[in-house]
Amino acid sequence: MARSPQKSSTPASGNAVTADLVAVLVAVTDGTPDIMTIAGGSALPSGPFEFTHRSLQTALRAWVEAQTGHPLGYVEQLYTFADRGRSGDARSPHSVSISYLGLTREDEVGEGFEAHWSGWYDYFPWEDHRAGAPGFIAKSIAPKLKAWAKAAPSPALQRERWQRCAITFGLDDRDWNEELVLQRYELLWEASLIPEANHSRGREASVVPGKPMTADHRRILATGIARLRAKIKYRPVVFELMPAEFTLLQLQRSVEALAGRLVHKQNFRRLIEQQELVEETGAMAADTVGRPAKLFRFRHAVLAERAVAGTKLPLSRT
Amino acid sequence: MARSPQKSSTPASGNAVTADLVAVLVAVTDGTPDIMTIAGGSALPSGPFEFTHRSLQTALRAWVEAQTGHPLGYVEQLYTFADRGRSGDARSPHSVSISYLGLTREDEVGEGFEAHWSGWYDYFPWEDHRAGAPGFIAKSIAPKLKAWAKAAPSPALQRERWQRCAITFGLDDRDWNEELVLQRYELLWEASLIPEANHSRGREASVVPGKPMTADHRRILATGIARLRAKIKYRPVVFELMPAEFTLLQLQRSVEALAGRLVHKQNFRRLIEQQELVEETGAMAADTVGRPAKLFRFRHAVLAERAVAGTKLPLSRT
DNA sequence: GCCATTTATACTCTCCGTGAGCATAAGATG
DNA sequence: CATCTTATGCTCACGGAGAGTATAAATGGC
Repeated sequence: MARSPQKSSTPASGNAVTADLVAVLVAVTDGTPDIMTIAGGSALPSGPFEFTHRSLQTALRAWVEAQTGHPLGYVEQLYTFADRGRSGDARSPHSVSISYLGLTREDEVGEGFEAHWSGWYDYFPWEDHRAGAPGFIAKSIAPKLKAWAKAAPSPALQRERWQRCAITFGLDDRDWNEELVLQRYELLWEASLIPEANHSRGREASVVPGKPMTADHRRILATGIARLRAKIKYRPVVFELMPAEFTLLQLQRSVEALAGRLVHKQNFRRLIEQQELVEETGAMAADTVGRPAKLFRFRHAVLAERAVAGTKLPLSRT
Repeated sequence: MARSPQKSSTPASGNAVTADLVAVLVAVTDGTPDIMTIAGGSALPSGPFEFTHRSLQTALRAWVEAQTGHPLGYVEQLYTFADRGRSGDARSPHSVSISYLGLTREDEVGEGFEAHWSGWYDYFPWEDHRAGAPGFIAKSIAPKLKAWAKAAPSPALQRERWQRCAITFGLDDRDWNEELVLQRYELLWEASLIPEANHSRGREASVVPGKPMTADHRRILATGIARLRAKIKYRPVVFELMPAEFTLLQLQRSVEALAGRLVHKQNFRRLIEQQELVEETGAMAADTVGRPAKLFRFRHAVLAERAVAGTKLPLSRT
C-alpha cells in the first residue's frame, strides 16, 4: 500500500482484478430455511459484478429480481475475500469476491430458472437442534473431533483443541450456541472432516454428514447463517421472510427454523406483543388444527419509530 | 451476473477493477481515542492492494507494521464499496475499496512516518457525550435539523424526518444511543450539514462543527467507530488498546473514551471482575493522585476459554 | 499532625427482564 | 361427549443491572 490517499487508482497491471458477487439468499417455507442454489445445489448464485450498476447492492438486487421476478426484501453485505489461493489456479487474474446476505419470500420465485431452493440444513445438518442435539454429533462428530484433538503434538495443544471443540459444539455439558456456525465449520475443516478441505482427499470415509459445495461457498453460507442468527435477535428482519399475514405460531416457527432451536411459546408471544412489532388483521387463520389463531401483520411503522434501535427475541444466551 | 459459479473470472475488460484498502486504525491514549491519518489529518491511510500477499488481512497487517513498527492487535473487515460515483471521475478504472478496522497501541508507533494520530472526536465532535451532550447539539445542530425536516414536501414527510433526527440524536427527551454513529453522519449528510456533501457547496456557513475528510473517508471512520462501540460490549477487544498493565480506572476511561459516555464505576468493576477478564499483577500503580490502585493485566486465557462467547460491559441500552 | 481532596473498594437495595410452568379457552374429530 | 391440538392469560422465582452508601488509602497544603 502507498501512502497517498487520492491517487489510489494507479492502473498498474499487477493490481487489476475482477469483482465477483456471491449471494446467500434465504427464504423460509413451512419451518424450513432454504437458500437459493445453482448447479444442482452445489453452489451459491454468483458471477462477475457489472459496473453498469451504481453500487454493489443495486447490482445484486437487479440480478436477484431478474432471477426470481420479485424484489429482494433485505440485503446486507457479508464479507469480501481476496485470498490468492482462492481461485484455484495460481497467477490468473485475481478476483475479489464480495458476498451478500439477502432475505426474500420463497413463494414468489418465478419458474423456469436454473436457480432453485435447497434446505440449508442439508449443508449443515449439525446446526438443526430443534429436536434436541442431532444424535450423530455425539455418535460421530464428537469422537472424530476427540481424535483430532488427541493428534495435537503436545498435551497443552491437545487440551486447547478439545476445549475449542467442546465450546463450539456444546460438548461436555456446555450450552449449544447457535451463533457459532462459522466457527464450527472452520473447526471441522481444520480437523479434515469436510470434503472441501484439500487435506481430506482420499479420506472420504472420515467426513461428517452434510452436502458439500463448490470452492468456499459452504463457508460463505456458514457466514450468512451466523449473521442471520445473530441479526434476528435485535432487528425485525424475520418479517422479511414472512407472508403478509401470519399467526404468531408461524412467526415462531420461522424464528426457530433460522435459529435451529426451540423457544418458549408464551414468552415468545409476550416479547413480540409487548414490543408492538405486529398488529392484528382482524381475521383468523383458516384450515387449521386446534383453536384458530389470530392473524397478524408486521407493523411497518416500527422501522421508522425505532430506526435501528432494538427488537428482542427470546434467544438470549444463558 | 452470470449463473455459472466457477467461471467467474471472465477477463472481460469491463470487469477489471483495482482493489484499494482503507484502514481505520484506532488507539487510545489518556482517555483520547485516536485514529491514524495521513495528509495532515484529512484522510485515512489507504492504497492499492498488493496481490503479493496471501490475503487482505495479511496485506493490511504488513502495511501497518511497516508504518508503525508494531504488529496490529485486532483486525476486522468493515465494508466494501464499489459505487461508481465514488472516485470522482466517471469512467476511469473502477475501484473496489475494502475498509478495515484495526486496533493497536499508540505508544508503540515509530517515528519519521507521514502518518500520525488524530483524535477521532475532532471529526465527530457531536459523538463525545462524556461530559453530557455537547451544547452545540441543542444550540446548533438541532435547529438546523429541524429546518431540514420542515423543508420536506409534505407534513407526513416532515414528521418522518424529524422523528429520524430525534431518534438518532436523542432529541425530544430520547436516550442517546452511542452506536448510531453512521446513522447520524448520514443524516447530517442528507441535511447538507456536512462539507463533504456536494450539495452543500457554497453554503459553508451552514455546516456542523467537525473536521472534514477526503472523499468518503469520514463515512468510513463513522462505520469503524460504530462497529467498535458495538464490539466492546460483547468482546474483550478493549484490551488490545491497553498497555500490558493498567488500573481498572484506566480501563474504564478507555471504554468511556470509545463509547463516548460515562459508566458507573462500581458496576464497571463488578462486571470486569466477575467475568475474570483480568488478573492482578501484584504491583500497585505509581505516580498517582489519591489512593493507589492495583495493577491488572488481561487474562489472555479468556480468549481460549470463551472463544467467541461473551464479554459484557455496562453500556446496555435502557 | 490535621484536614481536604482524590481515588479505590466493599456492600446493599431495588427494579425488571426472562425463563419456566400452570391453567383455561376454543376450535376439530371421532 | 371425550380427546386432541393449538391459542392465550397469568404467576412466580431468579438473576442481572442500575444506582446509591460507606469506608479505606493515598496525596498535598496549612
